[in-house]
Amino acid sequence: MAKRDDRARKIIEETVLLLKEEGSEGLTLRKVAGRCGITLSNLQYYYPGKTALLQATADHFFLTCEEQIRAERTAALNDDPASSHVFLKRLLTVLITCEQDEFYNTVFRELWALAIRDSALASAMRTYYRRYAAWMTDMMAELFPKAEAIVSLLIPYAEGYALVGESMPLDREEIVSLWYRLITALPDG
Amino acid sequence: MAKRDDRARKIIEETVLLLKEEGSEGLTLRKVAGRCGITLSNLQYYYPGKTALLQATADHFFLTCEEQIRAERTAALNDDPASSHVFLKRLLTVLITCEQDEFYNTVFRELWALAIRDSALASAMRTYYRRYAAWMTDMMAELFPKAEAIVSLLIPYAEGYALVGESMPLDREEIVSLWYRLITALPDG
DNA sequence: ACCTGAACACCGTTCAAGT
DNA sequence: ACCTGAACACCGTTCAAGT
Repeated sequence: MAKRDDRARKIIEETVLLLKEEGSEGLTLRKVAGRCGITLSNLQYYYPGKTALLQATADHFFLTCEEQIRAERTAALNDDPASSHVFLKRLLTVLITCEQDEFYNTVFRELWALAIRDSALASAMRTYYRRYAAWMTDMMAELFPKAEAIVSLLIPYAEGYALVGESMPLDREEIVSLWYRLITALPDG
Repeated sequence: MAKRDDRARKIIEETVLLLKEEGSEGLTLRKVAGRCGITLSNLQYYYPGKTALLQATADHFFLTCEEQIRAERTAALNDDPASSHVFLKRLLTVLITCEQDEFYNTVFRELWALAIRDSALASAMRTYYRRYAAWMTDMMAELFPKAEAIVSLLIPYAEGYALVGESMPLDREEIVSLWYRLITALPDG
């Protein structure tokens, strides 16, 4: 069963790479099979249909992202009592300028595109974002009041900014400092 | 040339209807041609490639949307000096609950999916959002200070909320009133 | 200028057949 | 349990040929 797992993992790995290189339009079962050195029908044995492959790919990708975000958090926060505000500014910059690896951004957009027509994949995406929001709420609650409000504002904004942000009248720096002022002033509202 | 225009318009019309009925995955040049009662090759004569057809479809769709938003604005605002705050709450509700026709929401998501791999279509989308943001900035500037900030916050948030909003800890009503308080308190920041 | 039909190289899925 | 090859019905694009 080690072989089974190895081959299944290799298929996911090549799917992510192909998604990065050619996008959702270029993602083809034959290409994935070819890169893995196996037959199209053999790939179909491990993932019976394109939907099954996409869902498994999204699952793997989401896990990787969550690990990376956790690492960033521990790197930013220290014993300094002022580090929570440093971290907030850092978090805003990361979310809004999408300076997280460009690779992840690309794959995420492709997954969104695929999820529109693949309701099982869309459901997996919803589950991920719910988990992501819950984790970020816990993290923010240790540092700021109204963590649920902050998360409910920031996560959708970050996703929307990736789509239409460059068409907005204010530039990135202005928006980051605007959000910083909004969030630190939140308890007054 | 009236015939040329009629046929070109009919093709766009059927493309939008097919996009609504079957989504981007079901959008096929053969199907569009069939619904128009013409040949695949004849459709290719009017729109030389799928990209050309999609861009023309997006152009037409954006114009229709802009007209609808203008109509909503004039309907909400009147001589009552308090109507600007009524309008703000109404605008937030429309943007965040996506109560704009569900049909438009579907088509927009399909166009986003298609734009990811079609850079010419993506460019048309950017142009539309820039025009949309400029128009909304003018509109808000008559009623509130910091119109550019409001627009730079609201438009990306609305787009992102359509994607991930249902996975957030706060529900729609809480988010709408949160945004209302944030925007009316903006001048203080 | 407008329209056609045939051919091209792809695609995801199915399935009987092998080990 | 794992893997194969052939066939299926699609897809967008091209192009020589008609009016």
